[in-house]
Amino acid sequence: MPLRILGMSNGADERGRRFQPLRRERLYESLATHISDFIEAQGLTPGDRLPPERELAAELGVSRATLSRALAALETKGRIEVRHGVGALVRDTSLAATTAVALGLEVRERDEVLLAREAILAGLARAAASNGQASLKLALLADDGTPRTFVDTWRCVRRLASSPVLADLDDTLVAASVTPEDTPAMRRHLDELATAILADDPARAALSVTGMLTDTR
Amino acid sequence: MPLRILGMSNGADERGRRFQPLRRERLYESLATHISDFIEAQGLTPGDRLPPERELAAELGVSRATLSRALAALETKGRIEVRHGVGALVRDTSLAATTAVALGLEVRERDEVLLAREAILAGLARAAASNGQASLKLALLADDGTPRTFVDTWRCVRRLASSPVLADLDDTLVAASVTPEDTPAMRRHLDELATAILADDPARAALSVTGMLTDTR
DNA sequence: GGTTGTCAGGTGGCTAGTCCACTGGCATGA
DNA sequence: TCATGCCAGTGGACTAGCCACCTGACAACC
Repeated sequence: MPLRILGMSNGADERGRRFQPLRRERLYESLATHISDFIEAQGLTPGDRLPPERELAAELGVSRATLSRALAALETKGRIEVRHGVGALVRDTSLAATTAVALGLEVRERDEVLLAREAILAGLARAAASNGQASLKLALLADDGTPRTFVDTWRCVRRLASSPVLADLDDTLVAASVTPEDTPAMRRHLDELATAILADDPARAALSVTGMLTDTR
Repeated sequence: MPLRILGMSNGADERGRRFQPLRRERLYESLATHISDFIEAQGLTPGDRLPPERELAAELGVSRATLSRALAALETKGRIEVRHGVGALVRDTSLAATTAVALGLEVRERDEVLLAREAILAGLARAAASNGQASLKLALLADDGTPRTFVDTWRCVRRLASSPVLADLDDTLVAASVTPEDTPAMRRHLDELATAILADDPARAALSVTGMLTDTR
């Protein structure tokens, strides 16, 4: 291993270097970050259009080719969608949407996705039953006596569970499936779930999720 | 929440269109796929180098700029790593490695990741108990009477569950955590799991996972 | 009035050619 | 022998230009 630096007083690392190799970021990478920040800063929402390439390139002081690479990277990341003859459109940038695409979930069997989501929901239910504060759990009960819907219930449960990782995974799978219908069977499941969580019973909460998504079809 | 359901039974969709807009693939996207396939076909392993850009561009019949966009996309996907003055190097392409980075799991709390993984494993356990064929389940039993290790057991369970989605999610979380130690408590969990699966008891199998990862710490 | 066809202008897609910056190996010479 | 310096090969980035595509306005037609 040839040494490249001469005077080696004190700060050298195990390979005899005093300096880090100065990881150089390529222009298109910085650009991608910059544009992503721009989208954020401007509060652009899905569907909004970025300025035309020529204009954007001039404004950023780079060539169209470089900008194009940056846009390709952003498109690969799912941050934008570039349409020929139209422009670069901001996309839904939630972890859910992007990861679902990355995982190629859209080609998988529907039922399998539902099964996976059930597992995630069971985990959320368990966490909600064991972690949540009693006062927050009351949100599971509807105000006027009518039962909570599927979406409402799980929004509550997710808040109670306070587990970003599980929530993210759930988002991922949501993007690859559809919201279940509000059938009587579903309502029974949701009631059982709410009861179990209010009773601080994690095992029962998790169990109540079984078949919630897969039975109703 | 945009739904992206594929099969549209017979007629027009919600916007009155009978045909999808015919998603046109750009050259750089096809190129990226093509190169990725090339890596696969050639059996290139992490560290191997792709041909030089000029050479590759000529061989593929595209300009360097376009090839460059494709390489940028592949780099964004984590398939390759491009180094100035060196070339394009093949990277570790496992779903686990790439998705974990994409999810930014490394910054999350360890315990939370473990909790999430438990939920996934519970789902796998449940699927294994209800789906697997009896003959395959025998693999859960060690040949010489010694207990299966954590890794062995779950490899079996994953095969039994035959749920690529859950397996992928598990891989994702594995990459963000560590393999648990082989403690007595762990062995009890694994025994209970194997017993439940052999008894075709999904609920018990799922339950047996509770605390498998989180109790031992 | 409503429908249809046309077309211009704006947009991204892609190419070719050129020069710059970086890396690594090798010939050189102390 | 070995440190030095050079240089061929590599990717990075730019410029200039043409092509393909999409949209919307508007004319032409029922």
